Parts: sequence; structure tokens; C-alpha cells
Amino acid sequence: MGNAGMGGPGTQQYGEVNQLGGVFVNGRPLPNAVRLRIVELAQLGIRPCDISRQLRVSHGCVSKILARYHETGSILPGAIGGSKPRVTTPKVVSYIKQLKAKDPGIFAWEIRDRLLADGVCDKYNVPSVSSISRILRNKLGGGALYPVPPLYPVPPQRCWPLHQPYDYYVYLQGRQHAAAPPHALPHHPHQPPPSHAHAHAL
DNA sequence: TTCGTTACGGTTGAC
DNA sequence: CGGTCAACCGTAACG
Repeated sequence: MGNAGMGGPGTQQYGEVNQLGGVFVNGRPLPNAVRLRIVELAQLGIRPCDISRQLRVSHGCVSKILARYHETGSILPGAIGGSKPRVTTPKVVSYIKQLKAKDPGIFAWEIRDRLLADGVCDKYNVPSVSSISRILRNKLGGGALYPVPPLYPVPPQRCWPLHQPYDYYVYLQGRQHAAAPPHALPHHPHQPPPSHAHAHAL
């Protein structure tokens, strides 16, 4: 991994320098400001190869971001990390919440029994007691259920709900979130997808 | 020369 | 609380 960095301890983000002289953090998405710029330049009619040189971002990356923008209308990177819920699907979570709401004192094991008894799950996909406890802790303690406040047209996402918007960082120009407003972008041929309706299509 | 694709080394985060 | 592991990342290189 080698961080070509050695920047200052403290404030600066670390990064490596690519063949074009651009800074990037291996394994992490480019900052939104850059992603947005790529799309803006393309819309201005600049060729991808020129965008690549101008912003010092590999052409493969420019190609990917542009392609994704064209098919989803979003400049955002995909949702990274996490793991697919094997049993705690949105439907199940929703059911658990209802049970808990009706009887706040209910035990996790009782919920488990209800899921089976009510036919919401079968014995092969019923969540473990600890999974249920975690759901109770996370989803109920924290806040609303899978909320979606998309700043931009829906970011590409997996088919299971992954709520956080993407905590981007800014390491270029000590700017404030250069997260330029969505309206900075001319309208996309694609319809800005209405909120992410089918998040649970799986 | 341009650009689509992908191996690679890397990080993340729900389970 | 900490490990697992499949999802995504951008670069570099090939064609």
C-alpha cells in the first residue's frame, strides 16, 4: 500500500499520485467534487480523454464514472462495504418493528417465535435471537427506518438498503464540501429516479 | 489516439 | 467487541 503521502500529520489526507500527477486514495472513491467535475466537463462537450488529462484522473475511471452517470443519473460511487442481509430483509425488519411497537416488553426470542408462527419466516430463514436484538438496537434506537434523503439522483446502490448517504471526504484544495448543488448539472436525459423505490427488489 | 475492460491491491461495513 | 467477506474503489495496462 505505501502511502506516497507523508503530507502533514494532522490535517491533510494521505494519498498516492497516479501517472498523470493526480492524487488519489487507494481503495477509496474520488471526492464528489471531482466526480461532479468529470460529468460537468463531459456535458460541456469535452472528450473523456481530455477530461482525464485535465483532472488527472485515469481514463478508466473517467470512463466508469461517465458510464454510470449515463445509466443511473448519479455521480455518486456505489455503496461500499457491509454485507447482504441473509434473513433480516426489509419485510422482516418491518414486521419485527411492529411486534416491538405493540409490545415494547417483548423478548427477542418471542419475536423469533412469532416470525415463525405468523409465517413471515420459515425455520431456514428466521433471524437468530442475536440478529433480532441487533435490529431492535440499531433500527429502533437510532432513527427512522430506511430513510432516503438523496442529495443527488439516487446513487447506485445494491438491492438491500444501505442507508448512509456516503460520508465523503475532501482532500483536494482545503475547500469546504465542494459538494456542488445538484442543479449545477444540466438535466440528465434520464429521469432523476424518484427516490429509490425498489430498494428491496431482491 | 481513444476508450472499454479488467487484474490488482486496497478499504469498508452489516452480519 | 472483533473477525469475516463480498461489495466497491481507482489505477495501470491491455487491446
